[in-house]
Amino acid sequence: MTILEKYARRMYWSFMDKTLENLIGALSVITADRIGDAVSGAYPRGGETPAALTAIGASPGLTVSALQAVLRLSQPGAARLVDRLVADGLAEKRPGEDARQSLVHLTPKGRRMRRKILDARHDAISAITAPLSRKERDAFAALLNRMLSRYPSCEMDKYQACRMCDQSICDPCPMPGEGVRR
Amino acid sequence: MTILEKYARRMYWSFMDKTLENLIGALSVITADRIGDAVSGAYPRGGETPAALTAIGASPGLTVSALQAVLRLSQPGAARLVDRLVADGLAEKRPGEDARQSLVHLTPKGRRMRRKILDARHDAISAITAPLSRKERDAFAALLNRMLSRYPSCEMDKYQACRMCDQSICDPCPMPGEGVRR
DNA sequence: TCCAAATACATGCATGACGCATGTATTTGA
DNA sequence: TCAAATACATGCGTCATGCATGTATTTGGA
Repeated sequence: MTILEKYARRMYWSFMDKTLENLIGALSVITADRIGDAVSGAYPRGGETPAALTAIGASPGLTVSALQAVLRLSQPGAARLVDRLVADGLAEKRPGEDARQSLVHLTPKGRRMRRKILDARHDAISAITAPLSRKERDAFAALLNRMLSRYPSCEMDKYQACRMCDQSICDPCPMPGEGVRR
Repeated sequence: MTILEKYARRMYWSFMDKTLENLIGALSVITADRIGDAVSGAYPRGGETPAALTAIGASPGLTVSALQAVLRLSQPGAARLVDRLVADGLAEKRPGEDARQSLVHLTPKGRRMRRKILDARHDAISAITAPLSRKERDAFAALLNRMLSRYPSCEMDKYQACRMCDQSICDPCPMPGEGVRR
């Protein structure tokens, strides 16, 4: 192998290697499958409905419009999603100062369901991370922190990315944006 | 802080820290959103239809039953999914030796669409990994390799996890199971 | 002060991607 | 030889969603 070939090879691997992206894609498939299975066992509704429950719990009094943006739904999609939560006895709409708005809060039953969902999510993911040692966990978390802290995003991206998070855990949330989420 | 408290604190962080799981969950949300956006831009069908295209391309001649297992669908779900691909001109069914089977192959148009989908997926994920340095990429890939290589799984889990992968890239696929996928 | 535009939410209607129950054709095994 | 198993197809319903549109409230000029 000539020097030039070695150089070309190094450049190839520096700029063209797609392994990491492929692995992250596979991880994403695995986590989505496992979280989906676990969460639908806790609450038998699909789509963004479980994420709505966790997001509302993290930000009580969210308007339907805000929820729409966080969940990446259309406005009617968000309105009907809230209808489902209310029908299931998990959320309630309260009038806002602005009489056009509905402020969405969880009921006690909704808070219990949110906790079930978050625990199911955690258990599903920790089944995947189980093979890692303490040191590997730390290294992994550090890399993820760095990656997410530099994720090009506006404030809403942060809410969207964390819509399914247990926000009592991350300290602080690495996603860029203004300080603590509420 | 007493020695006992310090010990308790260390044990707490050793065994109870859920940060990594939370971060992986957030990453999973971000990647799912971005991949979904990018892929539906390339091929406007949802659910497992794009993954079917990539999986069939990686394993030409898959039966509908095999596809059903790979995609985690019901048997009618897989049958109708193949109908959609055929209707879109992306796949064709060929008779198997066993006259009950249909062997699914991609058409040339289907192969082009698969490439579009895989490229869109890669671009979506690399927008997330962009902040990492070469060294961080390597470290991240090594951790993912280790984690996935120890992921408790049967052979089918591997097919499921990699159903959306560009299988020309991973060398070798870290998922446990018998050697090279086909 | 009044009214048009903007905003927040609701609703009729349609669609796409599923699952369940069931049907048909083929193969297998005792 | 024939009942059971296997592979796939189809009728029917459901769930989550989007688009178009309607209604109620607020706001910002003229």
